[in-house]
Amino acid sequence: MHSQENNNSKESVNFIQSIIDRDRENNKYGGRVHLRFPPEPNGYLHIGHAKSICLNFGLAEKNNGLCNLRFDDTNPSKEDIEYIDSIIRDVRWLGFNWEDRLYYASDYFDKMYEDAVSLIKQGKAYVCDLNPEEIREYRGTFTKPGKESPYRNRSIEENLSLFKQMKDGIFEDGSRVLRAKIDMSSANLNMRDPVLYRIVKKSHHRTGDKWCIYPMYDYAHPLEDYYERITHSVCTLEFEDHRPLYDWLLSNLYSSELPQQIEFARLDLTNTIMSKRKLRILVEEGYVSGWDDPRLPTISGLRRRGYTPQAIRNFCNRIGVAKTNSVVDIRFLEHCIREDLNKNAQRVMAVLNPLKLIIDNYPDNLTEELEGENNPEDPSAGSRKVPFSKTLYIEKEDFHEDPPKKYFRLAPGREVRLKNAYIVKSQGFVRDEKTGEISEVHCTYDPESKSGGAGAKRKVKGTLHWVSAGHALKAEVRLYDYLLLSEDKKQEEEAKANFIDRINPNSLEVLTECLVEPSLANAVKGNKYQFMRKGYFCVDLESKTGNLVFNRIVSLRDSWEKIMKINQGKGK
RNA sequence: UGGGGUGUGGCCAAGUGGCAAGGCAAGGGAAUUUGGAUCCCUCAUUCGGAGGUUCGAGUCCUCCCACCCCAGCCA
Repeated sequence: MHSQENNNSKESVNFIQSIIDRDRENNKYGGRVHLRFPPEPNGYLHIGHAKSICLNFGLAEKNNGLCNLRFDDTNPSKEDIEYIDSIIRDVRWLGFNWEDRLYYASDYFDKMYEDAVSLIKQGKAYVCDLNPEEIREYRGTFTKPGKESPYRNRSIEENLSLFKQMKDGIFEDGSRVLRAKIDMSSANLNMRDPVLYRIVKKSHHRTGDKWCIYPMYDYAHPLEDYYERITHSVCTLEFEDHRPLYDWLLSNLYSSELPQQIEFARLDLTNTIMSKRKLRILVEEGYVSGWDDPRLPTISGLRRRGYTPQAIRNFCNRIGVAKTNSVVDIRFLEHCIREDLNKNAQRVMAVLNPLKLIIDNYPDNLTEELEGENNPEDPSAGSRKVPFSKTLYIEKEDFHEDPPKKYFRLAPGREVRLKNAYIVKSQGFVRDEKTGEISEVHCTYDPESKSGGAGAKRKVKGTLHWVSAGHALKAEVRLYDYLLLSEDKKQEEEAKANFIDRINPNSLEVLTECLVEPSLANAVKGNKYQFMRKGYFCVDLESKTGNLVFNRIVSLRDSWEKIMKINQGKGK
């Protein structure tokens, strides 16, 4: 399916694959490999989820196994159908296929209820009347063992009857819970008689008002896995402490082919926010325009920004899978999208900050249709015609009246090549009297230097992109930058707490006076281009013919910018 | 001074007793009609620390240190 990925040499096997290898050798699960991606539908997916999606579906594919998509919808007070739709869309967009295996935890509520009854009958679960505060007190602390609930030793019959009454809605929210009877003095707090079921009189997005008791994650998850015959239940590190409970429940209820939980480190990225809670704050308090704001690391944000599924998958497959808490440099993500788009994006010329360039010796009313290569990395992409005339626009930063050292662009008396066109020589410039800014540059062209022509061999230091004034299209360009400023190591603690203070005030710069070449007139939403010398851009979903809007996905690497920074550092 | 984890270059990450892969970032160079892409070179005498076992230790043992997670009727 994605066989051309991971082109970079012998990939090393991650520790989960090693476990699978070992299990297959031992014929555990009869050689079956079955995973699942189990999101709770209470928010939008982000690139951290993409790591998990790629891991689970990828492992299944690699091992000739299966991977289910399963909604862990055990808490109706936090979940919503809106999220289900977005999650399905995102996983599919990433390129994964669960075939007919789309499941919901809520589909298993009856079975789960029966399993709870079974535990009660074994004397391994009981109905507890303690209120939430009391349960917390009875639980003890890290260093002090808990106390047994006074309701711990009710008879099986009484428990059965009480649990049925819980189900039947006889009791109020929070008045009773079903608990596992394990060990109140366990060093692992999760084993101190954990709550299995709680009363929540809330209608569920799928089961409606059928239930007023809902299973807790710790109870539901191992059962969901078992019902679906999952072999390897991959989750994140914070559930490591829950594994003994996962195993306790399954071994008390079932006996063969029990799934095993394996934990790995979740993805964290520099210069952005990954926590669902914080993402929600950004969206709900209006720091960004929505869940699909191109600055967000949500899948929908990345999609709108112009990231491709291929690039995201490559990223996820290359960051590694381990148990070390780590923070991946966002520049690695950028590397992955550049790598993809360099190969696949059509080149086009767009001037973001236009400066008029007049070729004094070019015929007044002539328009030449010049040939432009669509993608030097892919000859099969062909070429297109680009109109050229006497009056052009170039990038403001491409002319300097007093050029710094190593500046290869246009300056008084200097020559540059106009991409796909002619070599021009600057002959002077006009300054706007009011603003003092340079308003137009005059030059002459060398007719012999036309690209592809016999006299084109002459070398000049720089090449500029340009558009023809009479043919160019106006466009809005949104320049996106990192959502968050880099962390100041010294104030790391503080920075983490106040992520709002780290929001990059320049994360979005809107340019409304941009000019793009006419071939973009009917650019389709979602299409990606390389604006030569500037970066990769994507047609935004708000774009219309006559009112083009582009998002900057990522800039090109820019070694001139680096030289400038170094110069500044040296005081030049 | 409870339990569970993790510590390999600026950031990820291989490594499972025999002389520290790879990628990103960084620096240098070649070439170049994108200061892009490409190509070449440089970048851990050392694996959290200290002891020990061994001919040999990132890998085994002991002790120590640092960081992360856990006291929701959230997942």
